[in-house]
Amino acid sequence: MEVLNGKNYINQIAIDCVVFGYEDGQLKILISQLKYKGDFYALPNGFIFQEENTDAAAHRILQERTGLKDIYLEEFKVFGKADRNNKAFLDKLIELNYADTAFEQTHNPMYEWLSKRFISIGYYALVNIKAVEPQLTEIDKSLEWYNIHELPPMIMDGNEIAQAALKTLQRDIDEKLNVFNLLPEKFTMKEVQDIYESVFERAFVRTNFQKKILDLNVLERLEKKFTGAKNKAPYLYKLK
Amino acid sequence: MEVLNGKNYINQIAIDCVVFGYEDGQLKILISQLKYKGDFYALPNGFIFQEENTDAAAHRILQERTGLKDIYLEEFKVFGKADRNNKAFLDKLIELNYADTAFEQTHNPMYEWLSKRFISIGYYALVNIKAVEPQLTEIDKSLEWYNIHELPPMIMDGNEIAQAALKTLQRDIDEKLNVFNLLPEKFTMKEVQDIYESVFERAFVRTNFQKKILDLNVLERLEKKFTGAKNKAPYLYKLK
DNA sequence: TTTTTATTGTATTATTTTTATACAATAAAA
DNA sequence: TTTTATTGTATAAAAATAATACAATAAAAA
Repeated sequence: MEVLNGKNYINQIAIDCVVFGYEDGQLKILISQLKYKGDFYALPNGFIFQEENTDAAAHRILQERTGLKDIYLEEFKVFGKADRNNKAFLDKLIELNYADTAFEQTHNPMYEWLSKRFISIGYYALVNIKAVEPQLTEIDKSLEWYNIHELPPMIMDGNEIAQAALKTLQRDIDEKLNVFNLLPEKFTMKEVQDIYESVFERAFVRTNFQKKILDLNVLERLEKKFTGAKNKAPYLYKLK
Repeated sequence: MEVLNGKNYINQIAIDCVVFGYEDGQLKILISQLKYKGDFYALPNGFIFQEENTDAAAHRILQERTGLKDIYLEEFKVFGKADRNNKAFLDKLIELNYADTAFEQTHNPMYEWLSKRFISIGYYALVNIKAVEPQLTEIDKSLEWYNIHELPPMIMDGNEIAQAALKTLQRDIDEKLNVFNLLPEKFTMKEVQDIYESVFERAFVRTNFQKKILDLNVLERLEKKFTGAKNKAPYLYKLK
């Protein structure tokens, strides 16, 4: 039984999470920058305990990073290429950070564990960005939100995973009605539309979009939201 | 590195395949009955070699069982419950088949390997049933087609996997236009409709169904098919 | 106080898609 | 030649989607 930091994980399986949030009219995802020299960016990821459901592992990984317990999660795709491993990333990290310390790769159990071929299970999450308090792990320099259409180059196949998640969200959004997980309890119709426009990278006709969403019959209309703007105040809505 | 029959597989990961075929107006899937006492039924499954893409592993597993090289395959869901293992099945098999031979479970490497917690990657395949020549492995009594709506109880979560595959096919069929993989090169419109009706478990209005499929503009009309029935002969079609 | 500006909410019309219905064509047996 | 069961296509009805019009309104400016 292989071990990482004394934990009893399943070997060669990882979980990668694409956490979507919405802020300032933009759809964003959560990405960490590692604290090592070399500008390494990565999706929130982790491994699965021997006695843990894969879904539970994804929830645990995200709770550690976001502080949130009840996150909306969907498993969406397996990334299983034979050459999918951390070797290139680890070697570059070592070269840039431990060049002078004669880092022992060959018999380092951590290096051996991490550099194996990994199959990753991709999950996407939809969160209320305001409720998230990004938590740095011991290897993070930062954990921040990046516009889905302006992502930094990530280690491994992180960018490919993010794109696949977005594609899945496009497929799911109308069927699963899961947009509302990206919003606070009360929200305006414009906010819903902004998210749709980011997800599909196209504009929707406002009047028809409003009709479509209201005709779903899942929203309850609340009070108006006065922002101080010199125009008609929009209504707030919440999920029924 | 754990080993099964001398092969270098990744531990604790399996692939389960739901192979759809169409025959006699019915949608069917391929299921093996194991040659041991106890009526054990199972989906075609297997493991992933260390240096093999997961998709390639699924193709290999299915080529061994069907003889087909270029199978239409889609990865659709991960089955990852923590209690997902073969123990109950293996113990029952041993009880029914090796009760008198004092089977050594504790130090049997095969038993140890197989009885661990397994995460399975579910794939569904669409095949031309006529092109398949089911191949028995050394543990199969039979490998046969079962109507998707009349499946025998399978070991592990085989039935759950089959149902999830059907649900995915319902979601995919119009978007991916993959029905035609279930048919021979030339087919009639009624055959396409039969498949749709099995997949969705409901009837479609013949005239509108025909229009919908033809309007996809992916079919080429060929000669008529004379079956000897005393009615108008339908046209054959093939994919453009 | 009135006007102006930038929205928002709703209604209406136009268009497209989907569904229902009608009916002629036809292969082979009666 | 008639009958039967099915097929192919056309058309009408209904529903869903998209385009357009317009009144309502919050707050600043005149």
